[in-house]
Amino acid sequence: MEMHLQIKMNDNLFLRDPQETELGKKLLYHSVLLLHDVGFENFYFKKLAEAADTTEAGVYRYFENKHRLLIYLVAWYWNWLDYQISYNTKNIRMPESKIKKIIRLLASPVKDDHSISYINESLLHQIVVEQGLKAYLTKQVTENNKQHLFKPYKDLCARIGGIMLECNPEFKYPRSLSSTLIEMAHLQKYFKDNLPSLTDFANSKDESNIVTFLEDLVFTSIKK
Amino acid sequence: MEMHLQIKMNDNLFLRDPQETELGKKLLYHSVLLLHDVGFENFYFKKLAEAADTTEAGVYRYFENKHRLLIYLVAWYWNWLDYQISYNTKNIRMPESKIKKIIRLLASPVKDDHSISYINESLLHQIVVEQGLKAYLTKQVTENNKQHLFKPYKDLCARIGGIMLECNPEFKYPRSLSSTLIEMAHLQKYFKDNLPSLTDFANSKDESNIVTFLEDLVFTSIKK
DNA sequence: GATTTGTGATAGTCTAACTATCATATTAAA
DNA sequence: TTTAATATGATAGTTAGACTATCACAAATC
Repeated sequence: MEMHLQIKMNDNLFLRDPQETELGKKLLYHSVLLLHDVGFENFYFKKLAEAADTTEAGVYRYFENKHRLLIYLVAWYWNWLDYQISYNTKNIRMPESKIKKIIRLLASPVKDDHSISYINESLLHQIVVEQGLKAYLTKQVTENNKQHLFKPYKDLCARIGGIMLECNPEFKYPRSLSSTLIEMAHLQKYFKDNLPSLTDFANSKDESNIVTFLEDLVFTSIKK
Repeated sequence: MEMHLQIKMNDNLFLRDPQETELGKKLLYHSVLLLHDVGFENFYFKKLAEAADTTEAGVYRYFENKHRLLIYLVAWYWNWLDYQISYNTKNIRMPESKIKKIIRLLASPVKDDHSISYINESLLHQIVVEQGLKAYLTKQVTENNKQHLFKPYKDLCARIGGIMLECNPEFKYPRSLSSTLIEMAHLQKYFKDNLPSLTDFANSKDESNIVTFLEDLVFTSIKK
């Protein structure tokens, strides 16, 4: 019996469920490639249609507009990462070790998970680093939030916050420190690659320094 | 003798210097109002032209496009804040107290500085909180950076990093902690107002909790 | 066999982004 | 005082991305 791992997505994110059809999966696949390649501002449904060998109207049957598609991909990523975290920390007892593992998952380059063929997780990770914030930083954020489009991010934040409280039940800022950790894992990586003087990692090759920085930041705060 | 305080801006940010002419100042003034009102995505040069009572072509004589204008305003804000910081910390000896002052300036609502009539600093602060990151998170970031468009941000980051080193010369991450502080002062405020479950400040009225959170974050890290 | 569903193909509207040109008023230089 | 440069207004026009509408057809489903 073949297993089909599929991430359950909020209905409001699409007009027609892209995970249900061949064309839909092809659209997701090429969305990731194209977004990664040209960036959100230069990403057009016409280009996507060409890449996926369909028509513009074909794309509009799945997604209302390109911003919704971005939110979809970002939400998909957070769902996927949440699963990766729960899978990779299942057998870890100490909450401190769990957090270390999470920091690594957040800040390190993603190893592709070939169980889902229509999403390149490694490229999607880079998309989230580079443009993920554009999913939230808009005037429609409240409206979108009411439709629960950001639930995967909030769930992840709550989960990590819960583990922080396991480390220290007295800690007063589990949610804020979690969102700080998540955003900074991405921003420090982005700065390191693009605006290195905003970091202390200008000359380092990999992300290990970012991991150390984040570990220091998180553990000194929790244990104060 | 009348004093004209003017912030020196990088030439690459504009086609014609808006601080030099009446129309230019009017454009800056209405850019801030309009951007704050409708957000970057719904901000068009045609709307701006109407607001400033000129034509679309008139706007294009000053700014290459709306993204450059956003970068201009964000850069202007960092320059202005840098001046505010240097002014407000001039008579403070202890580096710890300086940092506390800086955190307050970063995270608190801005009091309008009426010395410059064509920029509403309070609204501009909100624009930077809500859309400032869009100035950097683009595919042209490297190109823009080569033109030194982000220098004010980098200078501010270096200045705060320097004060952190005064607190503890052994501290290893002055730049990264500075950019973390700056970005988080803004993001925690944005989350508090728009996605409160990403913070621990859902029910607080003002920014005092954010200030306390940031102080804890920064000082426990520096002094470890 | 009838109906629903997914797709292709084509056509067309609307409007933001951007360029070009000419006239004119003001200011600065010669 | 004439000449030249500068800033603005007014108008017109191109391009292309965002989005809608319609019809035909194949496959799956009832």
